[in-house]
Amino acid sequence: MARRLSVQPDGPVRLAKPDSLSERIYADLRERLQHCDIGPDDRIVDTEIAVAYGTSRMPVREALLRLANEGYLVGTTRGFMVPRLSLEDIGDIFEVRRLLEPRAAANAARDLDAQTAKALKAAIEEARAAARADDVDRLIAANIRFRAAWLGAVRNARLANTIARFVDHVQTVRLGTLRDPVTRKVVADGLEGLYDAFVRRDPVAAADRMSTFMAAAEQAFFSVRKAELEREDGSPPPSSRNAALAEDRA
Amino acid sequence: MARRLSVQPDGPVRLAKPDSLSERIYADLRERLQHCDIGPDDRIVDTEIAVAYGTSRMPVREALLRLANEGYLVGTTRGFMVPRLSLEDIGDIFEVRRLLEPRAAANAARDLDAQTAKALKAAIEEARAAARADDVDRLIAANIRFRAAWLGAVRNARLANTIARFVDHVQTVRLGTLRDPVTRKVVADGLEGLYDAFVRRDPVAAADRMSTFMAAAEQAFFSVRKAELEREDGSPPPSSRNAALAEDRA
DNA sequence: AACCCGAATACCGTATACAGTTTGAACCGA
DNA sequence: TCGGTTCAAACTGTATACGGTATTCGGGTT
Repeated sequence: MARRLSVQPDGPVRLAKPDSLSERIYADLRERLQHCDIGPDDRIVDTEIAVAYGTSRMPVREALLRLANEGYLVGTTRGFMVPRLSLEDIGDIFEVRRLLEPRAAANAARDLDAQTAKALKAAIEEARAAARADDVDRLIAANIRFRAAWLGAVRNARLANTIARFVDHVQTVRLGTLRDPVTRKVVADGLEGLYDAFVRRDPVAAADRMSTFMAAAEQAFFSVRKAELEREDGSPPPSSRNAALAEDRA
Repeated sequence: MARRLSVQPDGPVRLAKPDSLSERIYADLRERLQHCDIGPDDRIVDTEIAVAYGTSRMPVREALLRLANEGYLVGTTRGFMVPRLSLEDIGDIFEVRRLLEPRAAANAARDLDAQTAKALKAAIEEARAAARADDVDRLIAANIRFRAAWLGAVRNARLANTIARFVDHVQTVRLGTLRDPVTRKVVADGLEGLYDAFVRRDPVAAADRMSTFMAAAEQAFFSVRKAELEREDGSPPPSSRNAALAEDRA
């Protein structure tokens, strides 16, 4: 129970004092990354951000290192950047998401409480309104809220956090996907189907719909990113960040 | 290919200069955590480690924060500790592992190259030797090598790293499990079965055997940890660190 | 005009310093 | 002997400082 409560508010791990400067800056930057307020073309340098927050480099540096460690940023020799995802990256991320999210959705459907149901309802209504208004930014925000809501019902915090992180990583591309009206329809339908399964507390349906939604999303992300890359035709960035993101274990 | 190469050596993300002090200290501490050289009873304080390495607090602090962020450590008000896993924690970790590892093993079996096969062979022979000699430490080391080897054949770096992290988290308990002769037999058999599937490059068998191995392992870990907790009878630590590890997303 | 080379610059990693806060313990009273 | 109070030590988080390195820009050469 204490666990559930602390899952609600926001960031991954509360490493130390929750109200420390590093924590606040981290949370702030992460939110901006989720909403694509910071894009792959912005150079991110600690000194710069430090003056913006009126602090020294250290807390900013800690926040940036943490974001880089979590895959939100990649470190270059000169500052940080939002990674430009290759098609392989997208495939990799979705391979993990396909494995995790259907099960997580089933768990959420099983354990859904009234409060979460309410949050889910608010999110889907916001999404509908945004769709009617053709407001992409608002649709993104509603999407984030919807996801946060159902992930909040997942009791397994490690599972939920892992999912959240990988979803965030493809967020950059999502902005592109939601510009396309067809994709927007796919997302809207997927959300409705999921919402239905959740409120009916039907784990099987939730898992199934998450699976199909997942497949559609991967397709959409993939083709949007492919078009983006082809528009840049040459091939300046596509492979560079691959090495930087490559990870390993002992 | 550049990707495969950089997957080989060791740590999660190369945030900056690969040979920086923070990196080295991080890698060093992580390895010691993997091998249970640092246990749940040790208090971990940056100043202390700093003098041991002959550096200032800063690089150590960065390494510790990173380990905490990855779940290897938990921050207390006074230094860091290795988390004492509750039974729920173990259940949570294995829920994720059950979802990811069978698929990853299948991929590894499909993509296995000669070099990895050799590493795998060396690891399993080491494990056999360790089992014959009843050398628990050596068996642990062989286990780690075996896992590192097959994970090295997983092309999807994000998948492989996620798995590696969660496996490491239950490492503390593994020391306890391998003390039990029955469990040792289970592990030995599981490893043999996996090895067989890998060298036959049979993805289906690899996935199946990983699934059954996973179930057996969870059972073993669970009962060992339960016995440990009951031996401590009262209930001083079991819930405390739960809150500290609780994570969330916005 | 293109290229190469060197100096200035920008940024990173680490060290040192300091203030705030928590912990543990000694000390005192019952 | 035990419980409460105060004080010192310990540890964290942030600031500032400094050396090293890589990048970039300007000047000189072919």
